[in-house]
Amino acid sequence: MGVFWSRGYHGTALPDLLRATKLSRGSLYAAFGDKHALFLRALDRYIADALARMDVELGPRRAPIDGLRTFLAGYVERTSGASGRRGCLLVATAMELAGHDGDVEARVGGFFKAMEARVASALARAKAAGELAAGVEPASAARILVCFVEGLRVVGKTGPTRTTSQATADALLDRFIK
Amino acid sequence: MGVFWSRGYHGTALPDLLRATKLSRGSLYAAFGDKHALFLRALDRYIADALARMDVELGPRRAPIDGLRTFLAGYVERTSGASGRRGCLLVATAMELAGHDGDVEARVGGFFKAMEARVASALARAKAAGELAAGVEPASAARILVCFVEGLRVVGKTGPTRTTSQATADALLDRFIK
DNA sequence: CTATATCTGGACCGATTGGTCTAAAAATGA
DNA sequence: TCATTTTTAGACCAATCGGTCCAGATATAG
Repeated sequence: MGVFWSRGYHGTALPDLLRATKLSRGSLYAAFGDKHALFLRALDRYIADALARMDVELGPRRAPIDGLRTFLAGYVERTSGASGRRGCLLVATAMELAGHDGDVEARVGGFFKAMEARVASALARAKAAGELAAGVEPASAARILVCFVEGLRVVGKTGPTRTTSQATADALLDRFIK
Repeated sequence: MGVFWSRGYHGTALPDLLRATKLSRGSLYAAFGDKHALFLRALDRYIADALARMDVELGPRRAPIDGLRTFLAGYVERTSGASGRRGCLLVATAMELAGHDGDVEARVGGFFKAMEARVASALARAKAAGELAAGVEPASAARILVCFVEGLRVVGKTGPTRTTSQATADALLDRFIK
């Protein structure tokens, strides 16, 4: 997964995958069948990990605003410095393949929808608790936050500092809460 | 430019470039020297176009809020439907190459800085005119908007409708103005 | 220890990559 | 019209791509 992560699909050659998996050429093809299939597996795992993390951060056991704070803080962390320069498998894949590869497009689109749903539900809980500023609609605020964090991943490729990104994320969230 | 645009750097092969430029192999190498150099030229033009457009949209001759509205509307247009699926040369390049290619990284980083500066200056003018909501800091609001529009380009790869994106952008801007 | 099943490195394949070079065509100028 | 320069198409190159295949090493079983 890590190889695709930092080099992209086209940028990752078979020797890279062999080195990363410590598998022989034959075993790799026996196990996964295909570079494309292997990539899809990696992408699926990446998506599952991300959604699982969001389920913890934004789940019903946590106070919604707190959850959103740590959710954003996680993105800030992952988009700063070296981690930021490493990038994001999902965003890179979206830009590189989503337009030409149906399998990929479905997964990427599904991920954004799932992410938006989780954020929206946290915002809805916050609204129900009266913690949202006047006029904030959970559905559209969720779309805003999704765009924002994915944009963070993009600009994170040319390393802004962690404190700057954190301040930016805080400023955005402050626009939504009381 | 268009070829790199929709296929990325690694995804674009020499024959694609020959077809697109209507040049022979020899002439292309005589004129540009290198695939990498040609790509940098395309990227520079793309950046220059984008900044020129922003200079018009956000320039001092226009009312700042109006300018921001059309600026956002332009991004909404470009990230919806077929144009959205085509993607953005800059974002795709950032994800694909910024981590490994110093020339690219400098250009991409410079673009984000320049864009942020233009948005921030429009916001500052709006603030001076008393059109911003209380507590909105032009500098951090500009960073938010940059992340947002670049995020739009990412999620735009898996086509949300134009009206949805437009509503989302409006909702965000409404958080900043009085 | 032998027989069998599994796995492994790496030779090998045709296709394609980015890049060079040349012979002929086209354009130019006198 | 002829000589010179420029441009062209495409043959050609080594390297690398994703993918197949097999001989030998290794592990397992009896």
